[in-house]
Amino acid sequence: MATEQPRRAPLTKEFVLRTAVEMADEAGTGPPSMRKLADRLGIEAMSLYHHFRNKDLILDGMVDLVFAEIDHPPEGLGWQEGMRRRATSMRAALARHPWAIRLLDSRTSPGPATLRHHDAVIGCLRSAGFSIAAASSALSVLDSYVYGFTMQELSLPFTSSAGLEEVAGSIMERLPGGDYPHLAEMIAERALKPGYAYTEEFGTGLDLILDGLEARLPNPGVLP
Amino acid sequence: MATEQPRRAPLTKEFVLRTAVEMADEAGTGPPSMRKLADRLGIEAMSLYHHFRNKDLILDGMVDLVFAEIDHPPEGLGWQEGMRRRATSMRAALARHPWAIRLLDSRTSPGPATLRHHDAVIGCLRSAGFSIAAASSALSVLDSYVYGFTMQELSLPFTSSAGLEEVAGSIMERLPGGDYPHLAEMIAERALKPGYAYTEEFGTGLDLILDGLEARLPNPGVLP
DNA sequence: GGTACAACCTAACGGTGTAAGGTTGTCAAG
DNA sequence: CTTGACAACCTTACACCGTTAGGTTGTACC
Repeated sequence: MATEQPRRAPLTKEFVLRTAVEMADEAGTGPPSMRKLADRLGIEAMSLYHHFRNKDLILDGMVDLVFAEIDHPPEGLGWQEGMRRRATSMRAALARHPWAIRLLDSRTSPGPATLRHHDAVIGCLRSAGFSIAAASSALSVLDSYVYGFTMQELSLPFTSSAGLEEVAGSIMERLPGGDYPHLAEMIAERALKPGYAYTEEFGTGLDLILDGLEARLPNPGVLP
Repeated sequence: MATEQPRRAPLTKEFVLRTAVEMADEAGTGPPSMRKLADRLGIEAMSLYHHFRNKDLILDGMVDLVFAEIDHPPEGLGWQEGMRRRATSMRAALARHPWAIRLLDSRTSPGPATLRHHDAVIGCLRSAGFSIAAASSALSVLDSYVYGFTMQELSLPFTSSAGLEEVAGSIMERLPGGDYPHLAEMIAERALKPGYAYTEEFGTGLDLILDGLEARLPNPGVLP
């Protein structure tokens, strides 16, 4: 009766979450369902509830894994370079896991990696001379920009610049007569030009914001 | 056999979409299911497919209704004030319909109101003297900011400043020992101060971006 | 009077998250 | 060596979801 197969090592939350992230990355369709995730893990769907009270906690964990991928730049680079690297790394992490940005606005309890990241950002600003109020504003505008940019980038319906022409073309067709002339001009003269990549706009806007913040420091250019 | 009840006027797409938006606003849970929407309209779920090929088209329409709420400021205000009003109105529209921001990154075919809004924004920038490339960058950074800010604003787990204390308090508890000192300081010294409202940060960041764009104009301060 | 069509309905399928409760293997205390 | 607690996993079932396939019905035009 007792088939003595060596019991497989029990699952860990960590492993479940990594598998879920892996599956979300593969299928472009976002986080896996409980059944599909369980399948991949070799267990039944309901067994997942032994490790996580509900699916929201799995999603929370997945988001925190993405935040854990954000690099922490070395100290002593100056606050502008520090913030630039963090923002760039964050955009890259969100772009590697396109499903994550959709989850961000429904998560309410941040994980340790998320808290750590925010703490580091605030610390960087504070030690550059920003007051609490100023650091709070700076944090808001920087995070907003990174989130919003990534959102737009990922909602573009193409990846290659080959697919771009097709999509933009079909939009252009739908623009009736002379409506939306400025939009049409921008698509024709900019988006359809060979070599245009929206992602490259990221640095432009980021620099604009960083410069603006610098100008609002009590003593711009004084601290490292 | 033939019960001669006066046949109710047939539904229009317009009315279906307005009802869907209404229901999404009431229930905080996002767009209604096909069955619930049909229920409210007094028809069966499948009858909706006579008017819309699938649910995505309903979601597209709902998003476009939100964009239609964005005010078009009068001409001649100067490009900064024009952009400020559009951005402010857009944030307000997205905040009135918290479910909309979640839909934005999954829609790929923009409706007429959406196209009209983008066209107007580009037109405003172009006539202020921005080149196509500069207008494209400006559009990117402004939209990113508005989207990102709204996303953060709406993901805050409280609405009243009364609920804020509770939530922030429970977060503070979870911050173990001396981890996240900067984050703790900011919550204590800023978010928990009476009268703090995150929404008010919107103008600060917006002005920063608008000033930065002004400085990148060929002849800053020359055009109206 | 026939037929074409818009508007709506019925039944069903495969998918979802999860409540409720059962089984099994391991391990420490009596 | 037995007993019982417990972690890890399973079975069944429910209510919900979007959507396919194929009706039915009332009206309007030739």
